Amino acid sequence: MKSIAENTINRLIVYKKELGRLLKDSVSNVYSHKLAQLSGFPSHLVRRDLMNVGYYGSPAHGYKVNELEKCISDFLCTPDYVRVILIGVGNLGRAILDYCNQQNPKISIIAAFDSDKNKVNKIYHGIYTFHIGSVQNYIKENDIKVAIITVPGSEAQKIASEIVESGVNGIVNFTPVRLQLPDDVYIENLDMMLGLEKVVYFVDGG
Amino acid sequence: MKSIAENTINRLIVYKKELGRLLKDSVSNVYSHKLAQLSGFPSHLVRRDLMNVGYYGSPAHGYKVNELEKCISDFLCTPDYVRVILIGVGNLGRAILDYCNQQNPKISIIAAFDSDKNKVNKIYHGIYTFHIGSVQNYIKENDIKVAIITVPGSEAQKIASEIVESGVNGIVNFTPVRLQLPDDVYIENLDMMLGLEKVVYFVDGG
DNA sequence: ATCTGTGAACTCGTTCACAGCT
DNA sequence: AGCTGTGAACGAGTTCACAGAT
Repeated sequence: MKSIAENTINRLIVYKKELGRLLKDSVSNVYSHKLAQLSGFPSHLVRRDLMNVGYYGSPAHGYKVNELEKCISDFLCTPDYVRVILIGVGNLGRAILDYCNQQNPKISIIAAFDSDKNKVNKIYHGIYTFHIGSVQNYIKENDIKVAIITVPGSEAQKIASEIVESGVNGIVNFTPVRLQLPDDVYIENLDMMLGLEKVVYFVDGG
Repeated sequence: MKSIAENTINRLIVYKKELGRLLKDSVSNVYSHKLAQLSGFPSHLVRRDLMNVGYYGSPAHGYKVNELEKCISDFLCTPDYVRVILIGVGNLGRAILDYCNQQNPKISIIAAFDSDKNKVNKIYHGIYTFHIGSVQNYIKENDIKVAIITVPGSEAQKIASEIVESGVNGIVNFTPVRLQLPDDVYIENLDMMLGLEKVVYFVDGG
């Protein structure tokens, strides 16, 4: 495991996104202060983070946008194309199918799964939906490593255990359940209610 | 501002949720190890966190589930009823309307807003949708402090500025845009793509 | 003059280890 | 024996401040 802090990774992903935006606007150079303003982090953190990825700018012109974007992408090891599956084609699942296809072209949701007969064999936002019963074979045959779980909480643990058993070792968990899985499985919990509660806390306290 | 770390708040919210689940199952006492296992954090962190909120258990019986749940809720200052609005009734917005209504009864989305004439005056998952043009008045008249933004990225900054001007000081931002707002506005960025990219990174690197 | 790069200091969250209690 | 509570040690992330470069 790389010895880079999780927070650093978060910021790098944000930088990458902002750099992509600058690229679109044909901006060729950027200073740490500008990148800091765009991403919302202090400029000295930006410089420190870029030290970590090993990219060096010049005092005169700052950083070259295209080179830096490439460098961060490489650092994040984003391969050319990562294939991800989504499990649970409810409201949230469909929203994510829609959302993700508009974003990062290097990460694609290539299949969806659900237990509802009415959804199986249908296409949502361009993604084919299979029956949940076939998910384990699908993972093995296609060597899937990352899955998004948007099933009801009551089913989350069972499905998570199954897909991990089949080879998945990275999960984006949108359910409110804390999944019990082996330590070598990376879990990103994105419980939306938790985010909302946090905001309520900090607004209240401020 | 309270001098409690953001991570601690995150964990407390998770504890609270797990305690609520234990309450439903009529479990009356819980040890730090058990709570640790359920929430996925080490037990000594659990104990340290509970020190922060000022709740004390007994070596013999651990913590009383109902008391501890109450204590954490009080600490998080969750008032009886927090009213939140949602802006942008697209796929994601509707999914959140659906999702949140099933969860925490103390935090309610009481209104939705959209610019699409076809959505205005409609009810989604029990929430009435108003035209975006009326959002500023609505915030002032109902003293809204927290908003969820699920509009397209291109509109996010404009709307965020408007609602902050009207009195909102806490935002759950589901768009990929980094909002530029005064420092006293608390922003929780929940860009789903970022979560996915993080998982891809850690899976790849592991 | 202004920006980058970085050693060093510092802060603070986490972990350790053990005393105290039942 | 096994739990909680906590002072103390630890360590990692962040900030500071300035040397170096253009």
